[in-house]
Amino acid sequence: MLYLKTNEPNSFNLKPSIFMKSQEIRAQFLDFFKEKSHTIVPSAPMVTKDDPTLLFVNSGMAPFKEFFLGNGKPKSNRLADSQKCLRVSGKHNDLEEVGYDTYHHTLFEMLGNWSFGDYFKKEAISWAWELLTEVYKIDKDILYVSVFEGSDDADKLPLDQEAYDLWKELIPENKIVKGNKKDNFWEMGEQGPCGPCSEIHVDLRSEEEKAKTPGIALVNMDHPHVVEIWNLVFMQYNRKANGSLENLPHKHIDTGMGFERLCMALQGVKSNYDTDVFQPIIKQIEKITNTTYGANQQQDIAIRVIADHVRAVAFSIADGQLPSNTGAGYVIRRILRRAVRYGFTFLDKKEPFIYQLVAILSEQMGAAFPEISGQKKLIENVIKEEENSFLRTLDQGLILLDKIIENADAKEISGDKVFELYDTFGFPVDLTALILSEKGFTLDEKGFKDELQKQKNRSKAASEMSTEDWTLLAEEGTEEFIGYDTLSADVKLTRYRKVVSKKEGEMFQLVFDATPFYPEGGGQVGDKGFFEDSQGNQIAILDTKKENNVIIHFTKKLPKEVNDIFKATVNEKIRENTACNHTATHLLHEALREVLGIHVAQKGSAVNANYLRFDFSHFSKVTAEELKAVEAYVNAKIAMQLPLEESRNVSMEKAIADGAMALFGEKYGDTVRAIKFGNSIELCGGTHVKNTGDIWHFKIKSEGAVAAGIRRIEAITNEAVKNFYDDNNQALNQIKELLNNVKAPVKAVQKLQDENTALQKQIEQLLRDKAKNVTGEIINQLQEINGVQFLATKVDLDANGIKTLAFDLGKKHPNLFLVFANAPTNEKALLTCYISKELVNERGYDAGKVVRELGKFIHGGGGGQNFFATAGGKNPGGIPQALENAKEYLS
RNA sequence: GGGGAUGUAGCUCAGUUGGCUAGAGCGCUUGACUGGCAGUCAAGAGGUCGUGGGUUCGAGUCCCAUCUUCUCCA
Repeated sequence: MLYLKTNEPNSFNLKPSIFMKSQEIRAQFLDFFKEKSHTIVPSAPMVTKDDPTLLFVNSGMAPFKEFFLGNGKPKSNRLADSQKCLRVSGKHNDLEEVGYDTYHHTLFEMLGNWSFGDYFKKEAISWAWELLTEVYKIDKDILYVSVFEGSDDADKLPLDQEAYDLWKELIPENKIVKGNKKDNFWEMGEQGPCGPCSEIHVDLRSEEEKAKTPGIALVNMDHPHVVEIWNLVFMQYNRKANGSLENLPHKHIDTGMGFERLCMALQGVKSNYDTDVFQPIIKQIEKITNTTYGANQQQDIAIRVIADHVRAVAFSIADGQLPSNTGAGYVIRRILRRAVRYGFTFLDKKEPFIYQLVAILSEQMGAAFPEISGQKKLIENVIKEEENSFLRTLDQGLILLDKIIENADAKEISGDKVFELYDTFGFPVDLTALILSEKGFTLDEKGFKDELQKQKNRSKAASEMSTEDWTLLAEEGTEEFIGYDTLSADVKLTRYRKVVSKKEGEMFQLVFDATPFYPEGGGQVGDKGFFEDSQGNQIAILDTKKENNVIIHFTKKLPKEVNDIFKATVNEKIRENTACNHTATHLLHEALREVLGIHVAQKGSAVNANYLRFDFSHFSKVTAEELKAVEAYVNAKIAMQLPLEESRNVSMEKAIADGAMALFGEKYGDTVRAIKFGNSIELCGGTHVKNTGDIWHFKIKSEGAVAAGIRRIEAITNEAVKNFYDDNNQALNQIKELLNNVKAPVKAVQKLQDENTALQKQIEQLLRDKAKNVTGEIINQLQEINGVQFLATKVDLDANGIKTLAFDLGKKHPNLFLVFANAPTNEKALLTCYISKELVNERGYDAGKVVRELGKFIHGGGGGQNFFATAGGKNPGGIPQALENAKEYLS
């Protein structure tokens, strides 16, 4: 693996007078494009919500995908931003490699300027050049650019002459590289907008190195100091489903400049980690772990890993994505655990410490990203708890590994053992390898990889899904949501496709020109219902979801005539109950802030027809009194019969000024919908009741923790409350009835319980006494045959009693050979045989054999150990015979 | 979404192919020794074996369902 010394003195020709702080660099970028009439937008949340193909925003354009796909319009056709991105997989971004070099990251910022059908190559190129050379004052001599060379394949694309000619005006031709399709043609996916791109590279090497190899030879060669800093994408084609290209009616610009790399170039350092983006964090790591960055190669890697990962984890928690065991949350957990692991092994930190870096991060990034500074305490708590839990996992794993080593019969530990340790107990395999090698063992790497592959195949097979192409029926227009005003409408089908998954089987996804169906979002479930063709045939709509800003209806079949006009109708009952729960959620949010304090912020919510769930930040258990107060507050608001005041399409600024709460991690459009009930104002796309009176009543069912500093309340409203009280009431009435309608059922039950324990003790005592009596009788009946104390008799005890009796006798008398029989019912008979151990050992008696053979008389079978065995059967009439024959076994 | 593991005394855990009357350590209670404490010894209390079904003469153990917690993969 490539390793670079990162502390070399600055040795390349940047003007040293201009040391620019990263914050200034970011600000200048945005200011520059603001002057060029761009609207500056904040970074979208990193966690994606309505794109099933993507867990995290992984490039600057991801949040704008819907605009490029034509599913919506941006508020301005010129935008600029700094977008936080997260990459943990892909060819050049394997999580396991971050930290080993000086320029790959999980979280990074992408500076971008955007044109949606507005300016094109000329402006994009000249502005990029102007910003780099005149504002940032990068020496023109160390810059190189690339243009698309064209392709000979099926696409038959020409050289991007337009871009070449534009660059020729700005830079000598010997600094323009012609790049192939892999480097210089950008596609969003299998289908959709795409086009050639032009990259700007910067050569940061020393003069000696430059003298040895010309920079142009190193462009796109993965050299750590000849790096691409900016990619200008010219979207001019549309890739169709059949693979062919067509010209786009409107051409777009999509650019992305790696912020950390830019800082490296401008600050005259040779590693992203030496910029002021990372240095404060690294300093703090040095302080906490008592190490020095640059002194030891392995420790340097660990420090870079931690510095990088804490940013990724903190930002995603700030965006509402907590570490968890599935989906995006699991990615975050893995990142954090990797950091803990490096700290554990190479920096010798056996207790939580990464959370202590959040303060520095917040100080440094808080101005540009208020979601970090605003939630500092929460982020610290969550990280600390997660660190603790992983350290516990490591502790357990160490114990298990010790056991494996102890029981090892060879110097190589098998792959499946190591895999079990990893898969079931979460113990990292690299740590296993390290410990094994320290103790002189090796591990079967191939066996481990095979097991891992098997597991991957299993998962893949289970989640396999095939998606067919869309069948388009009408020109694509924006699908309108009309479900705020109506639950039923005449609609036309605009496109549909078939999806097949293992779990759901064959399903169809339908898109209409307009729809009253609410798509899952904002915690609220998607509507269910049906649509009906002109012949009156109905097809059920099972769910509604949003994907890249398109509302998709899920059905099991297609209509006979797809071009018909359909009547789409939402299930009213479900929608009403859901609306009650959604409005109640808003009131609950308000009540919590009122009762617990304004630190309470929504961290998640789920609203469906049956109940509502609300997660929020709060650092201690909500007491019973507080819950009561919250419930009372919400019910007071319901009693006040507050009307819904809805404002659609208000500007974000106005809504905030009116007191609406915006949530971290939520992506808002340019105009928003504000929902007001009394003092509760929230930005919300969900469906609500017309008046809080419709909710009828609100009842909290449970309160608990979901993570460090995050609590969860589950509650019900309306009919569910009635049912809840009805059920409780019925149960209570039944209890009362059973107790002959006592006035104080609780006391009565308490008394019953006390009596029950007392009675149980009495029974035990009686049984003991009875057994004692029986014991006495039995001792008298023992006959001595051949030195064996023998008895075969029927006793009036249950199976347990007989067992106790036999063992009691066994303790007091030697040389016993006992066969007991009893008949608990008319259809059941039981034989028990007890033989003292000394007899078993000396004479080879076998109680199991005795009961098996005697069992035949009672039409049954059994077994046990050689000194105690039981058999059961269906024929109590055979008991006397069985007892008579018992003697036979004494010989 | 798929797989693996886990649930037994207040806590940490044992419990073989179903079969000694469910155990150990720590903790708790009581008593003894010591001038008192620490300590040692002795006795004792404490268990719906996650829940609900099933198979069996017999289930902590096997089967099915379900829940909790942990963990890996997608």
